[in-house]
Amino acid sequence: MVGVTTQAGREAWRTILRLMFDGEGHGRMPEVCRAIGVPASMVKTLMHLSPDEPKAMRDLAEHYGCDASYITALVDDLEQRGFAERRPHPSDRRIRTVVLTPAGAEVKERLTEMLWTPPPAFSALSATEQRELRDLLRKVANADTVLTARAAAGR
Amino acid sequence: MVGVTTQAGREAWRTILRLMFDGEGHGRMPEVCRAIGVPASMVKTLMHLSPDEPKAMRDLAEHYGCDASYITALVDDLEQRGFAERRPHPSDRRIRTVVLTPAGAEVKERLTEMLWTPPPAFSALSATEQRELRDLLRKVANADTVLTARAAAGR
DNA sequence: TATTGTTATACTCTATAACTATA
DNA sequence: TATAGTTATAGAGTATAACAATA
Repeated sequence: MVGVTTQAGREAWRTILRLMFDGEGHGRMPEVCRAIGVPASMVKTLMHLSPDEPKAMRDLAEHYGCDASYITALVDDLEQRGFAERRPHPSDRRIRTVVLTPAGAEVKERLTEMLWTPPPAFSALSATEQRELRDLLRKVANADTVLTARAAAGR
Repeated sequence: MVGVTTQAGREAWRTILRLMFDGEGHGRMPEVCRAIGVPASMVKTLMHLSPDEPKAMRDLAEHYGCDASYITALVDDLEQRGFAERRPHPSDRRIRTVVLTPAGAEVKERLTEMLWTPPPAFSALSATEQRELRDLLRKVANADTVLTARAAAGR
């Protein structure tokens, strides 16, 4: 870690929150839910699953900080809609993993497209500025990944 | 509006989402709720109220895109905790407005401090970079405010 | 007649507790 | 004995419908 967070850094973060909670980003999640016809919890779960990387149900519960029984209900719902499947773990028969079906992967594709489309206001920046913004944010996010992993390991 | 959203702009937005939902920002709201002892819905409402600018309940419902009856329940809860008060509207007696009490303002102060503190990863940027990031984000957020207002007016 | 807010009610989301199977 | 997941149940959170008061 090279320095400290300045007042400008605080304002930058606050502006991100403003974009997410007051601005156009605010209605994004409900809008996506209505378009796809699934609850927000399912959207978040779909975004963390993939067709070829099985995720243990326990890991999902840990990631969302919720009870395991809720993951059971969520995955039941995903299975009923044909978006995901439970698979046995190759070596530990207590563990059940979850993967997306082709239909689930397809709906995740649509979700991703909608969520990752920036608010129109991004076009107020020139192409150069958009690159600068990307680079600065990347630097923060990469540091965040390191710090989060370190915190998780030290726990 | 001066231009279009580039691929870099898309990546910038995606990185913001990553910070908010995968990174340190992810656990922020639950953490704040536990610290203050109030549900997330109340945190959001407190952040939109003030001691001296009365807000009509109808406006709260519109802002959150929820039913008016839910605002009634929320404000009931805020009043029972001594954080807010209903006040009559000066000219329209159908309308009830809401203001924060001193206790509510104090808890909002604590909430704000916690929410507006950036993730530690911001310190990976130099002071100059933090200023650059702030300026770029401001530009986006200001454009967003204009566009959101325009969209609301055109409705 | 249309709008603001409340009440009563029902539905959805999420957690707790008790249980089964495997390690 | 400890861990992964399920079931049954209870508690928040949020919406719908019917209603009272005011415009």
